Amino acid sequence: MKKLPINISMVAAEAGVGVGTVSRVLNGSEQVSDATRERVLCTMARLDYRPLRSASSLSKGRTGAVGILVSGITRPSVIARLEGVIDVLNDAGLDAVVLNAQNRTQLDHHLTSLTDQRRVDGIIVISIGIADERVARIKELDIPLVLVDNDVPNLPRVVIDDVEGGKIATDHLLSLGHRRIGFIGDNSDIAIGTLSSENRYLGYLKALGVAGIEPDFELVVRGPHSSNAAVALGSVLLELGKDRPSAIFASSDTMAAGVIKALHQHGLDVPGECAVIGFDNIEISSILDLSTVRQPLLESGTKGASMMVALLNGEIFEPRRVELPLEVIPRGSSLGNQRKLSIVPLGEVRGHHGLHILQRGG
Amino acid sequence: MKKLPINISMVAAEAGVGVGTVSRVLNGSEQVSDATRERVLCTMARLDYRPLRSASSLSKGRTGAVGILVSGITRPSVIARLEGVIDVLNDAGLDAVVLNAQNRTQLDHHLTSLTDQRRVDGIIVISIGIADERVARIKELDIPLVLVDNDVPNLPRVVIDDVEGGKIATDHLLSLGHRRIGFIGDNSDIAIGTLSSENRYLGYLKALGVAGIEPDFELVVRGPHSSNAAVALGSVLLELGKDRPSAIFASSDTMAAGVIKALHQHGLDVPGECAVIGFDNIEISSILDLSTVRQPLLESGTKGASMMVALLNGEIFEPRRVELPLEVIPRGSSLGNQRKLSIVPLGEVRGHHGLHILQRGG
DNA sequence: TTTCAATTCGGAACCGGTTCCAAGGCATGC
DNA sequence: GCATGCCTTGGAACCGGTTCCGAATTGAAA
Repeated sequence: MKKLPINISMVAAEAGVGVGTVSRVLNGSEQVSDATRERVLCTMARLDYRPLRSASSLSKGRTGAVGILVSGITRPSVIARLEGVIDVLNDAGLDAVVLNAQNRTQLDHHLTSLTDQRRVDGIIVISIGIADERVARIKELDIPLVLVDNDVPNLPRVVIDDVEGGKIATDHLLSLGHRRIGFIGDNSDIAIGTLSSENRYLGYLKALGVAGIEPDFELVVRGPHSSNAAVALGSVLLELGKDRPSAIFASSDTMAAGVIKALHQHGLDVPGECAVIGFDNIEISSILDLSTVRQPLLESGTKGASMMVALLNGEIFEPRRVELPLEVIPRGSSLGNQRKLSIVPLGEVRGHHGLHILQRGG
Repeated sequence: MKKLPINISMVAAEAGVGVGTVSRVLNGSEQVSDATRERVLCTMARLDYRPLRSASSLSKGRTGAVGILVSGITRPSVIARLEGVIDVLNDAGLDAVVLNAQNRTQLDHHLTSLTDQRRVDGIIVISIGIADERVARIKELDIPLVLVDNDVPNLPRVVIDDVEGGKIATDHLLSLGHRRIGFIGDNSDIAIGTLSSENRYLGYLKALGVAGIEPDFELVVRGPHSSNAAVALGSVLLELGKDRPSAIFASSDTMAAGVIKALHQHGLDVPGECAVIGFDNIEISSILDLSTVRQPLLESGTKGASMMVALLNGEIFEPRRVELPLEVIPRGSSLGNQRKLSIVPLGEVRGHHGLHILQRGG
């Protein structure tokens, strides 16, 4: 006794109405009398009717899905953004189709697949640089496109001012009296990322310039975007001996974590012998007591997804640029350890997180 | 001059063949002559034809999408699993539709939405406990279901032995001579998670029992699953004065990170005055030099997704359970700092990560 | 030349909702 | 009593691929 799938015409027949009426009930149309609506809803429940999404998609000409393209999904900053995007899309009743590209080949493949199979109504690209011809192709096909963390003109996008971010990070170190400040960044060009790191570097140079400090290019190193790579990169700076920097600006917290490890490995005190500031304010930053530049990661996702929802509803007609604010979060890695010794009061945590401590009775 | 969307019959007409033939070409059918296939492919390219996924879905009765249900997507262990799932699904040409549930209400809503709109061909649930009636419902509807990190009998699932994991973690501390060992876990019941933490706790008790140590329930605390909460939880144990533990097992690396911070705040040496071991081996573990129990997170995702792909292809007919291996990774937080002072050779990193150091010339 | 099978192909029916148009029912106004 | 208009409803046409059946073509065997 295999149950046959119920379709709309069975419901219509069973409820003694036309298929059009059932469809109108499904879509919450106003032009159905309350009595009829009630009867149809009852019948649907009784038959355990479940409408088929793809049939609806075909008729409506919309898939109800949005493609989200990310690269290196495990990066904390990417995830925070992704979370924001997914939450907004889910709330809007849209499917969040996530594609993870490890390299440029895969990126191209995913983009082609998204555009050429018409699987999604729109595309959100997170922290990835896209080739111009790809953008042109998507525009030509009239597929709404939103960029998160990539400042490409003439496209709807959510960005931060990376140059300014790099400047205020460096300014923070300068304000603490540092004059030899190192920079550790990632190779934006090698990966398929954006120019974030490079722009933060520009901000670093700018801050130095304003302060009247000649940049020492011996203090600038770049490598892959990972904590482990940053350990080695940090060591390069630290092994300069008496010429080593008194402070280091890492272009992301992930790399800053590696720098801190390198400092520990060299037996150097943070920030006594070398201060550190990162960028992003991800979860580990507070654990590592790492000074950083906060950017609203979650919000970049929610804003980007909201723009997409608006675009799909035809609410926005011209490209719009949203810039989110930045803020230096000073912590122990630059200020010193007066904070390290302060203990978070238990009561406070209990209040914020609903902490409860269970002591198992024997 | 708005381009009308091209459909299959236009291609057929233009190529001088029937729609059936075009469809066969699209699906790589064998029963098309090479000459005809070539002609059709040319026509498709010339017209820039892009088949509509939803039309195909409707005809084939399959959506080509898999729903992935996660909770707390930002947790590093969840992401690693998610990455594995997404990669395998993408490779198989399936859409990965990600749903993030923050609480039980949202979880129920997402599950209902997935099953009752027939949006996906199968559902993968990551690190979430699901109510029995939900599982029954999904089974009744014949929707393939795979669990990752949740050991529910009679369902295809990828798991680890959490009890054993808790035991080997505790054994590691015991082998180093520790006798007063604290346990810090999370409230699995309050969140919508699985029983992982609780089972690791059982392993902890088991190890103590085998070692002939009476468990001291004063050394057992639980709270929300976050680093910040773990700081406060750790403080509870550390403020026991002379009764404080000489070692702490935290049921996840995220919480272990908080414990280490608490130790620093109390000015206690790790592992001299208190050793720490965590669980998962996420990225920050190596940065923090944190001893841990490695579980194959990425692999749990790839295995689970592979099972789903097999199920959708009708290759597996009976529930199957895959258990992944565990392994203690001893690091500085339990062994001591003989490792801390060893510096990772630069050459090694260069070899593994393609590190290159760029010194900008002026 | 005829027979038979294999290969290739055309096209109608179909998947299951959506939408538009026509029509029925009912109340109101003159 | 009839015209008018609004609300509600039924159902055909349609969205664009897929699949199955029948037919045409080809080649080999008889």
